Amino acid sequence: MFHRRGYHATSTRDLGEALALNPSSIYRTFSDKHGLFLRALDHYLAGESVRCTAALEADRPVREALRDWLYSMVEPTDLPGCFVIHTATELGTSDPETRRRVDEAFEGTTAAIAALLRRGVAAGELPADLDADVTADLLFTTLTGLRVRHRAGHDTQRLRTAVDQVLRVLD
Amino acid sequence: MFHRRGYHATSTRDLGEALALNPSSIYRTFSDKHGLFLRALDHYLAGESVRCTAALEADRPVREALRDWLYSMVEPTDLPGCFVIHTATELGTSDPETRRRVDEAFEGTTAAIAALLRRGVAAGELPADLDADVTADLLFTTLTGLRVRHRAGHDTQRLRTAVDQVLRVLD
DNA sequence: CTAATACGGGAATGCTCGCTCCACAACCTG
DNA sequence: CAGGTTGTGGAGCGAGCATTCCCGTATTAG
Repeated sequence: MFHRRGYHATSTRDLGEALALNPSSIYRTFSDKHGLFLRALDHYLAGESVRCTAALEADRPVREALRDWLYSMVEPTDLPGCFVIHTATELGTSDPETRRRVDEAFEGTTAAIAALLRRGVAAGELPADLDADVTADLLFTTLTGLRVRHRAGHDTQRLRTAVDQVLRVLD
Repeated sequence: MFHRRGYHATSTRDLGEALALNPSSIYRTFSDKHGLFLRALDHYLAGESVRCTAALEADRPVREALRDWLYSMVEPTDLPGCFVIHTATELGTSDPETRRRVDEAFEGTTAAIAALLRRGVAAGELPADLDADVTADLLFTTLTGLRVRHRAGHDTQRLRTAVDQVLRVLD
């Protein structure tokens, strides 16, 4: 619910109904709304991290792995966009606990892409003079844009085309 | 305030204080909170549209115009990020009146970039086989990511590097 | 079996929300 | 100056917010 509607638009009553839990139980278990939000964010991050690792560390051609992973990010779904990005834009840099998680997630994803690119360079699949860090930073930036557009309801086919285009920087 | 804190986190009382206006005056003038929000969004869109037109239709080399415009998007400011993007992520596709404006803004920006690219191709500054629409779509996607990262407090120098990188697709 | 502990449910806390009512003042129009 | 219109200010409306209290019950430990 935090992912779909955002932090401020989600009330503790909504959460209670969805979890089939009474307010008192929620507060006993998660201390408060903010605590529950951080737990939800951590849960999301754990899942994304697993997906990301599985996709980018698989033993297959680097270009393919990257393309399919990016494609999977713009697949139609009933929960479009990225919870971390929504959090970053809604809460900005105001809440330190949230900010730490957002920063870590962004850094982690960029680092994972960079590692994949380095593997591609080492394997001779990518140009030897490719700057893995700078390129990863660009790919991450574009991915962020893709997920915002995904959230905004943009057509999957068009987003896939943007993926194809950005991957041309690997040539 | 809507830009900085988001729709739900901004109360009519906050708005009243900032505008030095009483609740009753606000409601008489803007009908309700949602109406005021739409007015604020329209005001922002008008300003951005002017900036965008000035930057992209100026009579100078296409690459330069594009680069400087993108650089200007990641300049340090006390109001980082893009109001439209924050709105798109916070309100998603749920509110039709908001959605229409967001869609128009996204389409308009993409079209402006495409027009600039076409000018570059026509002037021989860009490769003749460059697909203006597809490339504009990518540049817009990356710009969206840049502005999210700007909001998230990322370093301007790093964002500029991402700009430089993505502009390589013009070669 | 009993005592202690943990936990869920219902009701209610104080507060802030979006929003409205109404009386009054400022302002044009004649 | 009189009369109608327009906008302002203060007080307050019901509703919903995050949060807490308290009590009954299930669970566990000795």
